[in-house]
Amino acid sequence: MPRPARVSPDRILAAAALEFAERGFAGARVDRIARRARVNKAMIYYHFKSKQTLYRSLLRDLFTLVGNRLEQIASSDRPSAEKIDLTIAMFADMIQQHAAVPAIMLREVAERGAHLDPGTLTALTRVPRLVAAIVQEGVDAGAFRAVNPVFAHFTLFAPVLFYLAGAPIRKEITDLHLMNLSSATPNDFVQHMQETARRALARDVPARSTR
Amino acid sequence: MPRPARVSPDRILAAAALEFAERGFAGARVDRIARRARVNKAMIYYHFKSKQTLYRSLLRDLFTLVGNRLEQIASSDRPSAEKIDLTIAMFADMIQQHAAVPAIMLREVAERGAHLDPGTLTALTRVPRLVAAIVQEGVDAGAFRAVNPVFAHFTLFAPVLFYLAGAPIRKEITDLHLMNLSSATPNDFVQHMQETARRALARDVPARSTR
DNA sequence: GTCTATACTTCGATAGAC
DNA sequence: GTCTATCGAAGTATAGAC
Repeated sequence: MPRPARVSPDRILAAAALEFAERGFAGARVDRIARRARVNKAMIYYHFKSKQTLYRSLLRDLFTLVGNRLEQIASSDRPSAEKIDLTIAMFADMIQQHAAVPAIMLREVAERGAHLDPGTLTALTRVPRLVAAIVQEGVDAGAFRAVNPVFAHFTLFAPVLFYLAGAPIRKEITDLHLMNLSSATPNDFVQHMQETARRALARDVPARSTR
Repeated sequence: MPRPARVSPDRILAAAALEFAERGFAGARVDRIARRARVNKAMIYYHFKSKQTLYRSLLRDLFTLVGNRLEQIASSDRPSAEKIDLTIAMFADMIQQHAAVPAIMLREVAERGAHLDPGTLTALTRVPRLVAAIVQEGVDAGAFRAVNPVFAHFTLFAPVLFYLAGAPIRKEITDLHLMNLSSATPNDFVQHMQETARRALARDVPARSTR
């Protein structure tokens, strides 16, 4: 097996992730991706058919990665509440490892999925499907209150995505002394979200003075 | 006062909101904005100096609008928990009225605030500042548990933004029969978020089996 | 204030040698 | 598999008449 064959495609994908995250699909420049990957621009068109094909390959790889890790958590035999904690932590960890993920996902939602083909959408859909399954399992077992599992998925993921993606803009606001938004660590926020999720999903009513 | 003078700039801003929301800053085409606003392209450069100036004017107007409505809520004499409910509902309503808002905000976060000048950032910062003030007030009054007010801001807003912005991509997933993500109404989600916020912020511990 | 015409630039993509 | 050179299409912005 000629092992080193994928060195070039892999470097291109890594460079593309950074470029697409920073500039979006329309703003990304194939020239820049080539420079960042230290390959010739023509090599990109040799390995991938077009800018769009490259983009789709990248997204499918990323979604598959998240889906695989989520599947491990979902199929484990831990209590539902713990699976939620693990899911939040996994997602935050994934973002630390692949810093390009949040920006790309934010952009793709804003783009209305314009660049996604059915194959990529299928890889993407595994994520809400698995999260919803974890939540539903907890509801069925009586551990969680009766929530819409899809709603729960958005409630858990969106803040993590948004908060971690927003670090640069928060830093700018902080540097301009408009407001101090940069004193907490990513891990602080993960813990906050785990606590929030626990309370939001818990079956028992929190306060009695609700009325 | 020559009142009708702003007809053209206003139409341009409205058209720009749609175009920037759909395509992002890099993907937006000044030609298309001109066509959508039914003005000549040169008029855009006459009223606004450049594509970037147009974009900034638009964002500043939008942020100011949200800030003003938020200020009304914050300065009212309602209980803190009710202010949170109103904030979530107001934000969702704002998005219904100005459908371009969520996509633009998602994109701008992903862009790391690349197109924002200090003036626009100042208008933007009013929003987290006011939300944090509402939360802090509730904490001080003993109505809320001791949460980081900035974290709370992200926990409340991000899901609404993300869910409403994600409607088109969810519809595509539903249409391809990959998963049914389109059965709920926006208002269902608002109520889910209000319930979630109430539980997440409530001072009393929900369950006793937390251990 | 409004329009036409166009200068200037950038970018995606390919041809073709090695 | 890798490189150089370049084509052709868009796109931002402006000049200048009305």
